[in-house]
Amino acid sequence: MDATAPQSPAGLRTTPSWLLNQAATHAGRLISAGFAAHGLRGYHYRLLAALAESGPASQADLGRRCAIDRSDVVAAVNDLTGRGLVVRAPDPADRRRNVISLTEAGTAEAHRMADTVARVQDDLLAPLSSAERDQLTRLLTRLLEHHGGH
Amino acid sequence: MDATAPQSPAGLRTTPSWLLNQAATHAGRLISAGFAAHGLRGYHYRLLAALAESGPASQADLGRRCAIDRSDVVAAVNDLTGRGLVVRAPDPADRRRNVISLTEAGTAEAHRMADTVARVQDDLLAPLSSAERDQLTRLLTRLLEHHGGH
DNA sequence: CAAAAACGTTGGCGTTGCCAACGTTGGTGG
DNA sequence: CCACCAACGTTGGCAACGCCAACGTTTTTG
Repeated sequence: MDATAPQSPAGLRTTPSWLLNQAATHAGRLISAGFAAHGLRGYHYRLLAALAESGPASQADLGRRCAIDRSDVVAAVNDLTGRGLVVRAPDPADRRRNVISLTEAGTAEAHRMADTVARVQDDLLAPLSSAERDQLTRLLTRLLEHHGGH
Repeated sequence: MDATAPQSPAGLRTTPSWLLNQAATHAGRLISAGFAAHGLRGYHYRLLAALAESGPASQADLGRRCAIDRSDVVAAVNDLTGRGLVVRAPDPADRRRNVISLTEAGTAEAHRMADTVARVQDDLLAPLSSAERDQLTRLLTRLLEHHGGH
């Protein structure tokens, strides 16, 4: 036993924003570890997932949907094109835009990463029952919808 | 109406780790905005809160309790001493250690920041009933306790 | 047709979370 | 007692995210 074990201050331990921060940090560690096997990071997955779900899109559109700044989309798309997962082509209908499309390899990688993400969710939510997982999801969703739900 | 409004990909929108990340990011924005009025940041508050709650402690202890890396504690304590909120003194009982103590100004600032944090919680949890706030807190606490409970 | 807006791009900044290395000090086993 | 290992504070560095300002180009608005 270790009666002098360091404890988080109660003032933090019971603060929702602290709990959210810690839980998200932990989830981030799991996600990062999962993505490391793919040699990609969070930004890359968000973009691949958006493209897999809704088809080709402009960089600005992707940025809005994935909550990634325009400038960061540029870099992430550069990475993805470099890996042959995505193609960047000028939009003939609007020459300000680039149209980003998944390649076949990109589609496959998007699926593989989605599997990884699903496994991580199971890890993360292991201590919660199915009903509790739904509850957590609902509470967080309502929180986000309330705050400038986008 | 805006039928073409950009939507987060469903693959993200329904993923708990994504929801956690977004909620924590939002909470972080609110917290940062609140702390900006004090001219301090998250690390500083964690340390002040731990000191206010449990009294003087070594830097290593603070780091463990606040989940801050030793090297980051050094910098944050430097900032706090520079502002006269904290005092760093060698521990006569163990000359490896520094004992960090709150000054009077530090105690007062810790209280003020705690008030700020409390206000932010109300903002953050506005859409949830009291029972729902407890539920969210319990779910997150269980999640954290399960994963290397600390 | 002029002004405003959107787009992609470059370059930069700050916070948070890490890790490696070093010298110093304390504890432990031989 | 002494050699070894652990803990501490410190420096310096790195990666991921999130964000912002500015610029030139193109499109849309008034």
